[in-house]
Amino acid sequence: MSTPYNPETVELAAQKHWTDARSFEVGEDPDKDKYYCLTMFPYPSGKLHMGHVRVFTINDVIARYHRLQGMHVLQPMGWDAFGMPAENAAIKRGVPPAKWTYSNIADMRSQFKRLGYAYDWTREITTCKPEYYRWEQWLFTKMFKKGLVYRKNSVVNWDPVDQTVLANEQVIDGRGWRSDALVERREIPQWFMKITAYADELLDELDRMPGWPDSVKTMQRNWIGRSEGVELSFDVVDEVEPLTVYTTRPDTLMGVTYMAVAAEHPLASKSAATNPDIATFIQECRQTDAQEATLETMEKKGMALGISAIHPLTGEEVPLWVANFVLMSYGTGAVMAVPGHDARDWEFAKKHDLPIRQVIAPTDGTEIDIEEAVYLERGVLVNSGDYNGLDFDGAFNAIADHFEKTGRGSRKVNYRLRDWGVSRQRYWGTPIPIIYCDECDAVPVPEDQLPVVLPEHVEVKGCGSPLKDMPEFVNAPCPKCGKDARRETDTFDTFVESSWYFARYACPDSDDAMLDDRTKYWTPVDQYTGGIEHAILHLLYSRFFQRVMRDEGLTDVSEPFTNLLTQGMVLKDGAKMSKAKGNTVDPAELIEKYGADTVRLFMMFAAPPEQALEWSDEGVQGSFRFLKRFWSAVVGHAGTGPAGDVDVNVLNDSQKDLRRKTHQTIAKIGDDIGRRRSFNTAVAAAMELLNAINKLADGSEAGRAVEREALEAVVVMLSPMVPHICHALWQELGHESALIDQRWPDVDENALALDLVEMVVQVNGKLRGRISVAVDAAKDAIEADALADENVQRFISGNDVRKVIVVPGRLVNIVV
RNA sequence: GCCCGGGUGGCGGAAUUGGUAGACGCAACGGACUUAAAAUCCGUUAUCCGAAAGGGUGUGCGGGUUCAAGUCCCGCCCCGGGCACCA
Repeated sequence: MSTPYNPETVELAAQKHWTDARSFEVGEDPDKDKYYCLTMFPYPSGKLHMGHVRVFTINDVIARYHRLQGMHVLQPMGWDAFGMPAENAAIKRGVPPAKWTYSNIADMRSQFKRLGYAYDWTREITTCKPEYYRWEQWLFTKMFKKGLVYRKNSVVNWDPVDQTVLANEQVIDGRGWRSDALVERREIPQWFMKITAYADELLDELDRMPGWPDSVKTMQRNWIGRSEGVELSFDVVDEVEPLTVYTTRPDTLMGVTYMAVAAEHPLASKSAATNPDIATFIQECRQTDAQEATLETMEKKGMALGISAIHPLTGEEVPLWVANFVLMSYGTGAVMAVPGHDARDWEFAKKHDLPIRQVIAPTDGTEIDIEEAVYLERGVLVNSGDYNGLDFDGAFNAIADHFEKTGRGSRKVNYRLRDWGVSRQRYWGTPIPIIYCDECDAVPVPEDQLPVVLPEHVEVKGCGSPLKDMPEFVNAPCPKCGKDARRETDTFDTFVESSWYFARYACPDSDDAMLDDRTKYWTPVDQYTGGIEHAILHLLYSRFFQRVMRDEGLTDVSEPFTNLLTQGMVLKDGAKMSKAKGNTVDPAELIEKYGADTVRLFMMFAAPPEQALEWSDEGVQGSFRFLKRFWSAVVGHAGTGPAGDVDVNVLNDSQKDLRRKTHQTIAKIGDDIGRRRSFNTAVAAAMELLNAINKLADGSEAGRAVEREALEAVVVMLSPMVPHICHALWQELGHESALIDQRWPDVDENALALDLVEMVVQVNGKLRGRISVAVDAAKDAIEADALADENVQRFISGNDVRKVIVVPGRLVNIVV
């Protein structure tokens, strides 16, 4: 009587073995090939959700696969512990954010352990601990000295009722989430990091990153948005200061029929002083949140200011407007408008009855009607005086030269990428290490006074940071002159913590440097796995920080992540699982019912990793059923005693077939996991092989030997996905040493050899028959066989055979 | 609005470099076992016509390239992710 599959017993025993043997704790071993395999660390929300299970399982499969390939694998885990949810919980329940966070971490850690991930827990990082964040404070002060950080005004969402700054997420339909008040744009001084100083490097290196998906690289390229254009100035009637604008289409300059400035622009304020309608309009423009999507989709509004600018080429006067879609903080706060050749300008001109002038014509001479449709292509200049007949490049250069000669403008490379604003007006984050002194202005906290520790015992009320009300935190002597001064109470954007944690895992306990020599061994990360939603911000900030650390002499590595896998979301009923929708599935319940292996297997089998995964309770049961079949197949086989080695000379055809299938499957699963990251097809291949083993049911000595070889291969190959059951079955097969220390099986090329191959015969591309031919058959012989097929004959009779295409080993297409 | 993905049976998906559309699994149906149910095992299953052999249609929609298109090109529709303070 064989033992039935009991997931809990099997899983706890396997986990105990790994813990006792410290299987996943790794040191630096220069004789071995290292493989650093990392997932984006989680925010400790307190409860594990299916998205976590998916991403961590994907990464665990890759980590365990590389270990089977003989590599020295590091897979660490930690906590992105600062952030808004802790403050929200504090407001709601009165628990201090630190206490809430630490208790969540403890809960989640034990849930992760139950899933059997191969983590080196000795390297755990928690970003809200001073030992961690002191080093980003340190780096910030270094950047300050290099001029890589600076302070300037920038816009925030201001809730006028709660008197507080809101995150974009807290703005719902333009209103504050708690107060329901209309949100306003407000400018306040904030700290910025000069990511634009690295824009070219961040852009150029994308061309040399074959391990990243093209989609992510394209998104980052577009985000950086390098453009070559001309910055030029328009004089303004009765003003001393000219208006400076940037354009990537200087060839359309003769088509400028109006200009627009931001509501906050000094020229707009000047008009508002004498015109109450304009004052009202400007006030309205402020009544919107600070999101780009809002700006791009809202109704484009504007008003004429009654001021004119002078066209720099024609001397003609063009009217100046104030518009809600121009922002003061981007570029110069002013734009030139070419309604004939810019979609937004065209619509705006139509709406406000502004003139539209065609200055570009299609190269092929086609006539267009500029009043009917905007023309966006590059073409030939018309209605442009001396520049008529020039193409884009000719006009660009001629006009740029003209401005450079007259000193009225110059060629300029521009980026869509803006510097990174890191100030947050929140409590639960890393304190920005700055002291404000009336004499010395903003002074960075000296190295020997770091870290600036965030007080953990506080009461969070919901309007503004509690730090502001703590004199023991705020009051500090100026590090330069010693006079009474005040600490910065803003904290860092939590993206700062996640921009360097991957390097710190190499040396989490280093207390005299941000990174030490161990980083040289482990970095860069070989495989990074995380959500596609981080394709731009987190990944770009991390690439930036890696370079800042490099230039600080902390590492030689420029790119932090060699290979990137972006996984899709977990959906239920077609929508993202969320508490609000009430469509969540609790992993803990499923683990209790079926075990961790079943949950892991379903996650890997249900969809390819990059795609969204539709949750299915039935599918989970199917995975459980497969594991039961797998268990009884191996236990059943082992129960009939040991099997000998395969003797290839005594195998009959069906034994040879199973052996071929075994070695085909070893090759396929290795390729699926190692190269394609196609875990769903890897599982399917293992299922097919198990089906074939069960079908053979051959009790002879040779049959049992072939079955044993196949079963051992399946146990090893499925172990990255379902490590616990495989650990137990490996023992069941009589092995003394643990599965975790095994190697991936080798493919026996001889077993793959085949005498006959089936080919498909098409007539005019339609399937009409199948023929079986020798693998090394000549083309002529294949052709003759194909033409001889009875059904094929029916379709070609009475027609001339015009052409025959033979694709070796695949098909024959007869064209009649 | 802009940038990036996706759309294939009743469902999740497979088809790796333009070469047999639907692997593997779920569900459903039929059968075996059972007093019965569950579990397990065997079989059928894109769709339409046909007793069968076989044939027609079919990868979101409309066009195109090719001996051959789920795959490449052009134009649409719908769904998802990101848009700089959710992480």
